[in-house]
Amino acid sequence: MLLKEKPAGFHDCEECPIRHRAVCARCEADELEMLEGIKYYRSYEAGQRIIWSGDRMEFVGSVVSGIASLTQTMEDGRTQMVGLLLPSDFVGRPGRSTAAYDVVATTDLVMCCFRKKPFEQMMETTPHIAQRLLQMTLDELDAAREWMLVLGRKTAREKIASLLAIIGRRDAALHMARADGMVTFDLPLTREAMADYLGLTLETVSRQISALKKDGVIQLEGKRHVIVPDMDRLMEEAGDDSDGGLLN
Amino acid sequence: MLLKEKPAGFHDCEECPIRHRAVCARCEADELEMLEGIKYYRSYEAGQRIIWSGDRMEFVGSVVSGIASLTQTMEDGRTQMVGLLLPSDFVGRPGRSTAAYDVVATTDLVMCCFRKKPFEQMMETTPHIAQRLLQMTLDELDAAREWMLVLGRKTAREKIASLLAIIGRRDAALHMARADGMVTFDLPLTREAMADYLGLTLETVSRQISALKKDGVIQLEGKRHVIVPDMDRLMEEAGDDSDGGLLN
DNA sequence: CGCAGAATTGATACATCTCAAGCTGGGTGG
DNA sequence: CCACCCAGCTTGAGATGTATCAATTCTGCG
Repeated sequence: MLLKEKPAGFHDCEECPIRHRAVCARCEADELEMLEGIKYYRSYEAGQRIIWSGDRMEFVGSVVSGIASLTQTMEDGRTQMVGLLLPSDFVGRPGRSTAAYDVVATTDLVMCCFRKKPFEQMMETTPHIAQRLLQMTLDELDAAREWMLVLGRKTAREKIASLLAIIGRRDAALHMARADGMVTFDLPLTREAMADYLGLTLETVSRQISALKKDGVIQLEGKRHVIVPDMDRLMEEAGDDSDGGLLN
Repeated sequence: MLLKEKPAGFHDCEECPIRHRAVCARCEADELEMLEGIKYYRSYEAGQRIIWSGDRMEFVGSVVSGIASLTQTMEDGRTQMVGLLLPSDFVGRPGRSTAAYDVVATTDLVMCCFRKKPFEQMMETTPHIAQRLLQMTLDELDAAREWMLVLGRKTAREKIASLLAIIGRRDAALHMARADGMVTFDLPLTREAMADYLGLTLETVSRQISALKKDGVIQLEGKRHVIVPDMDRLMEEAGDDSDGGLLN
């Protein structure tokens, strides 16, 4: 593809912000060195398509910063988001030559890409990589199954609450919840993207957000900034038991 | 090897019907021998619960014969099937101590169980097992994501057609399609189980099956035996492009 | 200022759910 | 051997949640 200037800042794996959570998390210094030999960084702008379903994949890689979405599209244009890729999430499938989904940058985004062939060879010889990838894939499988319950059985209101709860929980873990128990975050998705994730229309998403706001479950500052006064209340609205639902 | 009494029929991995597709597919003779040391067989009757969500898991294993389902349940009783386990499919998650889903035998079923601790140790030392498990997990992840599209965006009619297409395709691959291109199979699921899989009510399932029958897309012999005169027609009804949709 | 994309809100249509009443086929006990 | 029974299934009628179509309003930005 086009050649781009390399983003200044990270080339050294040791200082990488996702060093301890990405596919390379378990690697030793010497293994990292080998990875450095086959990696390169690439930047994408919000809205830009990273991979087209059916395309030949020449790389696999990790999201370093920003958010991307994994979507499937039917012939008539109906689309379903099947995954949300956050920093440290892995993109691509070793052993498969063509992409199964569209990958789109939702925000500006930086990827750490590995050339596919050498990466696959390293997987054979470096158990640490395969082990970590297995772990990550199992986590994604759990998340996908959790989402199947959301898509198949929850009401529109519960779907919205579930999405907000997931984003909120992640942000709470990151920023540390505030003393008063309030959780605060920016929605990284447009209403339309939320609709595609939840299997709804954007109008229904908008209505349900308004309803949750009217009922005091959430507060809004602008269109995108969400304040959750009571996380437990939100979880209740999501239909999850208060113990956390997802994993354990 | 210790000697143990074993169910008649299979004890020898070499003759196992799922030998080349299960988690042990890539193992060499010596690796199989180690597996034989930590494995045991267990039978379940149709309807029997194999694992309860939240239970401590003392084993992982493979479905040898029969069909099981993976389901999630909300507090108020709504349930969503999140996976259908066919022969050779793997049950359980190495590295996690408690089960995340209910596992129920849909038909009479035989499992090849591995004691969890020793199996996890073998995974560390035997790359062939971890590699195969990664491959299988990636396949399951793809299947789960395919199903997210079904749950989120397809109509009831398309959902039914999708389910029949999946079962039909699998059976066609197994029995070899008949010369005239007809595909024939028994539904391994009740209407209610189908509803739980598709995120519908059993009444809607029943109605849509009747509709597909009236429109000549399928024929029924009794309640469970399905005849598909034209697989391409069924795939069209499912909303998949004719090229196969799922994987490649 | 004014435009364009994003979001909200309203009115109506429609797919699916819900509740309810029968049907069917295979097994059981009298 | 028949009558009954029961789980699984089908069908109907009406209620309801979400989609659809359409009109504004908001927000940021050239």
